[in-house]
Amino acid sequence: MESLKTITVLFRAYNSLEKIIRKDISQYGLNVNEFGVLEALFHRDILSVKEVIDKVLAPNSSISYTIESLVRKSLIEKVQSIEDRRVFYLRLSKKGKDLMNKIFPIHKNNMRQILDVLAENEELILQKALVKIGKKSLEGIEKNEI
Amino acid sequence: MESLKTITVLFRAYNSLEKIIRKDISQYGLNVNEFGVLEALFHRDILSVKEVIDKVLAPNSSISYTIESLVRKSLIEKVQSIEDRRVFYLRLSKKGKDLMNKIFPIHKNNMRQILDVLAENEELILQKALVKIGKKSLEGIEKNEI
DNA sequence: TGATAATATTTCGAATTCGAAATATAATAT
DNA sequence: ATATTATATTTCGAATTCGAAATATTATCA
Repeated sequence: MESLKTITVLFRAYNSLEKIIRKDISQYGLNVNEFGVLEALFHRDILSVKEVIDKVLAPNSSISYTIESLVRKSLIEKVQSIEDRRVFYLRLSKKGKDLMNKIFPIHKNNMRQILDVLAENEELILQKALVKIGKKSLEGIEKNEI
Repeated sequence: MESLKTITVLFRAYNSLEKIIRKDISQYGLNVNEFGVLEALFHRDILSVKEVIDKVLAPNSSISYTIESLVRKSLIEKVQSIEDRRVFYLRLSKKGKDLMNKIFPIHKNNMRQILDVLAENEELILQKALVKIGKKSLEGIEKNEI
């Protein structure tokens, strides 16, 4: 392959999905990063700030801001680790859990409706390919950090 | 399929790619939207503001700002259409062309290096799948606009 | 024709995002 | 044990981004 069409269509797909999600969740006063953090916690229960950053892949300063905002809204709770006091753990509050229990199924439905334009094996291949690209890019980022 | 893993990996792939591109081009004082606009013009020669917006899929207010910035840097030229004076046409300036001739091959190389983790037919399937998802999402956006 | 609707683009203020530097704490090495 | 390095997180100011409303112009329709 020679062209960058893949990059182009990836960016377009991302941007249009992001637009939909943004719209979906703005009704609940959330932005995309906030939703991303909530979603990560919804699935994993407890995560450190760093783990969240690694999941969402946004800069730490941005996530720091997002977390602060979620704490202000009482959607998550933040507790300093006792073993390693550099670390702060995050989890959904009751309010956050309730919100996600309400929002997530709708969100999931919206997303699945879009993803269902793909045949099952097509979606599987897509996943694998995206994982490969994600990994390879991360390698690149880490190499340059040195 | 039932889960949203596809969305997750798509977002991760996007974010890590975006990080690399951001780093790549920040050396030239460009941000991702600016590069996106330049790239669109690099390939299509002349585009109206609206056409650029439709390509990049960012909100018009953001692109308006980006365009202003590129004009200030003398990387693009902006001319009002004579037939329809609502329309403004954009094209690369000499300086913009020179810059892109210098940057783009490097960028392309970096991106291709990542994409080459994929087998050719894998990449083709990926492209097709992403196009489908992009289209389906756009439909959703347009429907809700009504 | 004149009013109204549609389209292209910009302006606005507020919110978010960025990278770099700062802080806090822990791990390692001397 | 102290200095140094590594890791986790926050702070900071500047730049970007957002959506909504405003502006400019054209198309449509009564």
